Amino acid sequence: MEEQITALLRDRGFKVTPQRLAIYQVLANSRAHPSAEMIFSQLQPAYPTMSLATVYKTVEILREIGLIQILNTGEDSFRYDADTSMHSHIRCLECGRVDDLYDVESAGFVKDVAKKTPYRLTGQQFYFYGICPACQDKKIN
Amino acid sequence: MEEQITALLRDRGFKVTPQRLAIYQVLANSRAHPSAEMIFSQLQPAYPTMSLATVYKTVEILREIGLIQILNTGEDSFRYDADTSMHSHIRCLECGRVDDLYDVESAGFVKDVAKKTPYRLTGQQFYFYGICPACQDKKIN
DNA sequence: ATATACTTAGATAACGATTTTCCATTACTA
DNA sequence: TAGTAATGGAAAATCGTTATCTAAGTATAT
Repeated sequence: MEEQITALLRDRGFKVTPQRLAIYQVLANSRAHPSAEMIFSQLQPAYPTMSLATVYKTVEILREIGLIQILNTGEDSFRYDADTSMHSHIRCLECGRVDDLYDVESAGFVKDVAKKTPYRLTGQQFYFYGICPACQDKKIN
Repeated sequence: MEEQITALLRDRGFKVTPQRLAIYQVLANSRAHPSAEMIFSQLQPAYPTMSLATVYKTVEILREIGLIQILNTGEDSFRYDADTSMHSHIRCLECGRVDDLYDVESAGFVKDVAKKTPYRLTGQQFYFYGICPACQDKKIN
């Protein structure tokens, strides 16, 4: 996996640096869809000199080479996802956590849109909103 | 129509002002999903003293009383839509215009998600991205 | 109509996420 | 290994949005 990102960066003319590898590792090992701030905090112990600007510059590069996707769930900040496969997301309006939605059937919906819109379709994002199980329990108590 | 918003504002304890009516009229008479800046510019001639702050305060009130919905298509700014019925949106990655997608079948998709997620669903937003017909033509030339 | 009480509009400053700038440092190439 | 172009980090800038403050407006009771 490490070799893949190394090769990808080099092929696209980007230099391979420890910071870039570290930021990608954080995303690749997380299901929490971290924001820039979260990535920054998580790397703080191991990379105390790294700045937020580096995080932002790096995620933009990672997106450009197709290793991650950028989510905009309507919060004040973006979130980053190393899983670039087509899948939907759901955000808890109570605690803000963002989860993946796998195994839901959207292909028919997308196909219908592609057929009916005069646009040339290049992508889509589906965001759901609700209350997560943990927050539902909290409310009862 | 004017009476409806007047009554709605008053019922909810908001005062009825010319600015609020004007901002709602702009949204009700547009299919372009204007941003705050666009609303502001459009009203500039008729309301030269109105400030952007008033636009933001007003759209928040309009959303609160259910007259408009707020869209986050992934641009740098929000867009506002006086059509609060459930429908998807598509944005041109070239020129930035945002169009409605009516008559597409999403009910099955939503139902499938509701069944499979442990969240209690409260809403969803579907955004499509692509190249609009006008920009497709531009590219050929 | 007029006074009163309360809300609002507008100007301005504040805010916070993101982006840019600049330069010392680093990664790659010959 | 030296040279060169790209990068990381610190700080400042940017920009959409929000909060603050006060004069002016709206609604209600006279």
